[in-house]
Amino acid sequence: MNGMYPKNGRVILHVDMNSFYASVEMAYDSSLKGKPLAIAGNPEERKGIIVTCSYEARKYGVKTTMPLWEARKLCPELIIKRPNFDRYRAASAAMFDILREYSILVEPVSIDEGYVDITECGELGSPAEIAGSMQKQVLYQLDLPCSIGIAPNKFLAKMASDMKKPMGITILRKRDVPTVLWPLPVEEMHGVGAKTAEKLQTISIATIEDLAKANEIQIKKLLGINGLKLKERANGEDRRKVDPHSIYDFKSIGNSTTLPRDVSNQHELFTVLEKLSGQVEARMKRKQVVASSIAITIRYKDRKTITRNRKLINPAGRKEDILLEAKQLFLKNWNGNSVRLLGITATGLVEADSAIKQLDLFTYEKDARKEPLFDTMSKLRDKYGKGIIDSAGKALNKRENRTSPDQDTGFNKDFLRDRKPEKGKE
DNA sequence: TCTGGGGTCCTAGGACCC
DNA sequence: TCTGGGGTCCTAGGACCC
Repeated sequence: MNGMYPKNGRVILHVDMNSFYASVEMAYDSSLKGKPLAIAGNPEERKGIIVTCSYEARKYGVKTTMPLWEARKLCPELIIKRPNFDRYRAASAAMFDILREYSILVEPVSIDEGYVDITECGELGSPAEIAGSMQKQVLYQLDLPCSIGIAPNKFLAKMASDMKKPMGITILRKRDVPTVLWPLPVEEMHGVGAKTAEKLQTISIATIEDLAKANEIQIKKLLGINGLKLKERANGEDRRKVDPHSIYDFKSIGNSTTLPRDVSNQHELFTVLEKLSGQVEARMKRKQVVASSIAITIRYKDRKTITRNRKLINPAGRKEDILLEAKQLFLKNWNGNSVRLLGITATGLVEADSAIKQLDLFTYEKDARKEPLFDTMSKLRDKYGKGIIDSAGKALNKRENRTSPDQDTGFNKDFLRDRKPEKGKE
């Protein structure tokens, strides 16, 4: 295990885009630059919360997840834009493409952040030089600011990228941990949220140092196995590898929506489920997967939320099959009260082609004597839909072949054409 | 007339099997 | 005959993150 790494350890970068959605909007419309800008949903549809805001808006106290009316009160001149996710995905893909020019070991963790292992990139310069060059390239080519953390592992790199914003570069060595990390309140640690901080308080753990020195038995009793992991991290230890493959191992695809008003009419709710099924189907088709389980989420008027999940006998990929299952789950579990939010999630995802092959074998074996293969194929078509059967035929058997981390919406080439200077690479 | 939508991982209990 | 224990699968919920 240890021999996999060079003697002097790894060099990991964490690249974190600064107020990403707001910055992308500013890159598109430079008249927005320097102004308090917030990206938020439509309050008419009860979705009026701040998703991201510019640093200028933050100066007024505007924060993520804040209701719009509250943000407006704090900053009357706040400019508000609806999110444009296609645009953000395109910018994200372009950003990760830049990172991959430095190292193939790029692991996106979300639309606006990722890790890069540059241990083997010595010929490109020192870690600080590489980070500086990356940061400049993202700024010049995409007009987007980012902060970068440099450290011997993922956790420290993540903590480091948080320390200087916007446009910071921070080196966090293992030996810096006691002076730089330990004085911080424990809830600033990645992985420690409100609930965990509350629990830790009961055993008088307030800072990262307290956690680093905590009694193992006690911490395990309080937080389970996760507590031991957190203690390790607080000591600056983290052996997780940068895995460029992890984005292809997505586990679920779900769509949910908060209704513009609370609804208790069953027919109306079924209409919502139908729309959600279509959205989930479309995304599953693009990723060429089928689901072995379907789950629904119901949030009631009082915000009490339940999820109900059922494993299917045969994997489903078609809208009709997803919808049928969702409706059944809904009818079985809905208490009749007004509903605020509905969601459908496909889980237990398997590649469509492999699922079909398995079913094909099974069906053929079982029914071989009774019906010709042609009928078997018709049944499969009926079960999975022509589109999936056809695409299965020419399916990219290996997900490795896919180039873009998120092909949900495809690549917006206009973005690059507008942004990339003529004298870029290639 | 507060509190979106997309995820991941972990835990815990019950069913079931040996 | 009165009571063990391990392992796996399934489901629901919670914590956390961006």
